[in-house]
Amino acid sequence: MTEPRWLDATQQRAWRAYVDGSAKLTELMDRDLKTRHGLSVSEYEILVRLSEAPGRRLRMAELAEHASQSRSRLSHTCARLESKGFVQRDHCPSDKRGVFCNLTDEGFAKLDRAARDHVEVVRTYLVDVVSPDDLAAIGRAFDAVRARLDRG
Amino acid sequence: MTEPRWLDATQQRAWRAYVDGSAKLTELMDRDLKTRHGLSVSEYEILVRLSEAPGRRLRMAELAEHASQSRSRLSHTCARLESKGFVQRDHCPSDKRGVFCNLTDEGFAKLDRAARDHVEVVRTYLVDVVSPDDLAAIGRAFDAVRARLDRG
DNA sequence: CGGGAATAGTTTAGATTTCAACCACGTTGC
DNA sequence: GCAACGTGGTTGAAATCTAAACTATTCCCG
Repeated sequence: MTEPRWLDATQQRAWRAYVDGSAKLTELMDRDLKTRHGLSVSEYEILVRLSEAPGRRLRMAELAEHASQSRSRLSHTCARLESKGFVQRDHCPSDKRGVFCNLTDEGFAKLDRAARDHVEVVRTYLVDVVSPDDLAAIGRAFDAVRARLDRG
Repeated sequence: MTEPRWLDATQQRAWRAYVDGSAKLTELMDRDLKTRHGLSVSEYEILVRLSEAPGRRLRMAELAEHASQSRSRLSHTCARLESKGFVQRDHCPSDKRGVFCNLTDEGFAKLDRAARDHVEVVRTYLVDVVSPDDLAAIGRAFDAVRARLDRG
């Protein structure tokens, strides 16, 4: 086995800062959304994606892709969101296997309230503490990561 | 209630790219570590932090902080890692409430093997697809996030 | 010293997530 | 047509994670 190409000290520090900082940031946002609105980050994410979709509806597979969740997980989570009245699923007429997930008015209202608080957290702990250039760099970087992931 | 300070289009794009890209990146790393080495990312993280600690041992509370996990979760995960022989817990003589978590030789060997593959993934999907400047920006940015989180 | 508050860690129960199996429908090719 | 395979989505059981309660010890302060 050949020696792996370890990261150099600079790369290592950056990687670690990211791993650590992003984990703690996500944890904070999760707790904040949960205590103030009773939503987990992944539930919130589902509502966001639906709210942006045309007609506020999306096929389950697309929603899974947009929300970065497995289909199985999405099924379970949507079942919960549905029982709370925030989404509503129905069959796709053109493909009888398919299911549309619709954001209800109640779900949209819930999202609207949650988003107002959430954006404040995103600002306070990320946007406002990072220079515009560095934020732009993050955007570029993770766009590149996504593009790379979309290939093999 | 006053109108929230929404993100502008540029900030929004950067934030979204990060949320999406980092979620998918973590998921990939988790699956990779799991299939190739039977370790989740959070188990891996625990082994990493222990390996870097003096004497390859850390108090549970410190380990929880370093690995960005709740104490409860750490207890459960360490129990599992202990049953697999990768760590070994014992009591702290100076503080009888305390517990040291030790990395075993077997755990170190496991980590060593996993890290060789893991670094390759980190390179392939992040370090190698991002410019050095952008990587440095990520480091700066998340250092700032950590610093902000450490205050209230 | 003694009692209350804080800290370290574990445990239990309940919620969520993963994994594999599964059903239903659609697509392809013969 | 129809058999084999692929896709869309759900389900149930097992693994993991969270939240709250609990034990044990230490700290603080009168």
